[in-house]
Amino acid sequence: MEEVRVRIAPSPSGNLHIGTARTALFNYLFAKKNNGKFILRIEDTDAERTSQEYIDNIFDSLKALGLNWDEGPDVGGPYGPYTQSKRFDIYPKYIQKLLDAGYAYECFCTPEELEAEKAEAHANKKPYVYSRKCVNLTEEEKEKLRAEGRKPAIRFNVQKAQHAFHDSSILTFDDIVKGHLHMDTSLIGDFVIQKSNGAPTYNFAVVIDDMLMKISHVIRGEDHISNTYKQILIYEALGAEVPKFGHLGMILAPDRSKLSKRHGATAVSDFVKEGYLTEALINFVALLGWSPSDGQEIKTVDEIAKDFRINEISSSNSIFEYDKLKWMNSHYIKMLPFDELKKRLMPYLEKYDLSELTPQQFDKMIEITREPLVLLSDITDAVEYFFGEDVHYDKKGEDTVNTEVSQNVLKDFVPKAESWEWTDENLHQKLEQFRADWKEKGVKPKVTMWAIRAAVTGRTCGADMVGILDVIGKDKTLRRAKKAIK
RNA sequence: AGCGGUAUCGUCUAGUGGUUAGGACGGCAGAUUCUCAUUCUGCAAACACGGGUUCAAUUCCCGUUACCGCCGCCA
Repeated sequence: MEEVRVRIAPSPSGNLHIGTARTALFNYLFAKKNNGKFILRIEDTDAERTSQEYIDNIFDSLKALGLNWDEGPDVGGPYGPYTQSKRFDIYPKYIQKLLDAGYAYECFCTPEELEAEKAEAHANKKPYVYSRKCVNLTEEEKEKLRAEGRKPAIRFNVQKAQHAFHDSSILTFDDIVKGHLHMDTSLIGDFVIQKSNGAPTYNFAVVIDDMLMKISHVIRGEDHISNTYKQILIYEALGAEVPKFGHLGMILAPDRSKLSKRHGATAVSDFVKEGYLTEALINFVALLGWSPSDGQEIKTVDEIAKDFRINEISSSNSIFEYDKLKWMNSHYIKMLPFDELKKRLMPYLEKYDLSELTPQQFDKMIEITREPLVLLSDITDAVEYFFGEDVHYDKKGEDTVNTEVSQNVLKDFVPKAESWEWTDENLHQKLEQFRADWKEKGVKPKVTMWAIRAAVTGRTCGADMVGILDVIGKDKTLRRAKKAIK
């Protein structure tokens, strides 16, 4: 069997989209599973929309997700260059080949003429297909048009190619995820393969690049199905081997529309900024269409690769459920080794003066606050009360600290606490005793603790109370408690 | 409009010509805890509809509906 070579070919007109990441993942998995090569190619034929910033973002995001490529713009490879704009001198030769064989022709139609055709089709409620006005232009006519200053685009002669290689106008192929697919090519207009400015169009450049890079399987979103028929015809007209195709369902937002910023993050880098772990992101996105044979959903990319069978991917669209991603993220945060967690939390702690705490206190703070984290960024709010002298009350905290019972508890707490030895173990004991004492007076343990918690942290909920007191320290605890007493 | 694709709990999905249709997230309830959360236990929740084929259909076929996609000198 020939070598498996797959590619991801993002267009750098934006940051790496989570949907592109999933397509990249499935390509990567397929390559891994089959000992093949995973290739990155940047499709930047549209210079207007391309920027280096986006290219860097694509590189960084893919790397962060662990989707390392074997060949690409930065690492090179035997079939470079891997950036489309650097391949512009390659395409004309193949355009000429098609022209010579009669599978392509020059089209002098102006944008206005084309626009008129489209408008007419639209008015008649007919699907728009190019009129083929320019197929049979004579040399004289072409010369005349050229003399007028018109620059021709090159169109592909769909019907000529179809009939040269197939018995009817129906073109079929076996999609490795969707199965047998077919299309009546008489409904496909002669499409442009080279723009009048000389640049190749997407459908053409993709074929040439995939052909030259010896891509064996093209795995991409199902929005490309209609392009596939066009591309197959180009391969055939060029006498090239047609790769296998596989089309994945799309990722939809919860309202079934296209996933866009208004639903939340869409770029991998935005998810990361919001505090998602790339491990969770890639695991989550794998579960959109793929399911583990052992029912164990939490898996690394390598583990998934072992269990991956492309033909078992669900071919339907799937909705991007942020809730499940969040659950998975919290799961991955829980599994993170302590030092790694600390490292990843640092960016979200920048607003605080970390020198207020000793390294021991800092570690303890993280230990007692890590449990409820859903996003790494949740740490910012979770540790707020460890810093600064004064307490910042939230609504419930303020209400709680001002109740009569709280005030009484605090008036009892301050003098007692002053004599406490401020160690973790002792605090645990003392607080337990303190709760018990108040329970005898008819105050529920949680009410007792609420008073202290509210006075010291400004809130009614948060981390383990013993730990909080330990980290905040005796002096600050007492100062805050005293201040809370009216 | 045309063409193509898809259809199992709200969501991601497993699965089968005869199953109590399974799991996960979310939801609800309970237990634990100094609070929130975590954790644990339990509960509710699905085969889109209509025709066939068959002893039997969620499963196979056809149609309908719904949804998604495509119809660019964008990629």
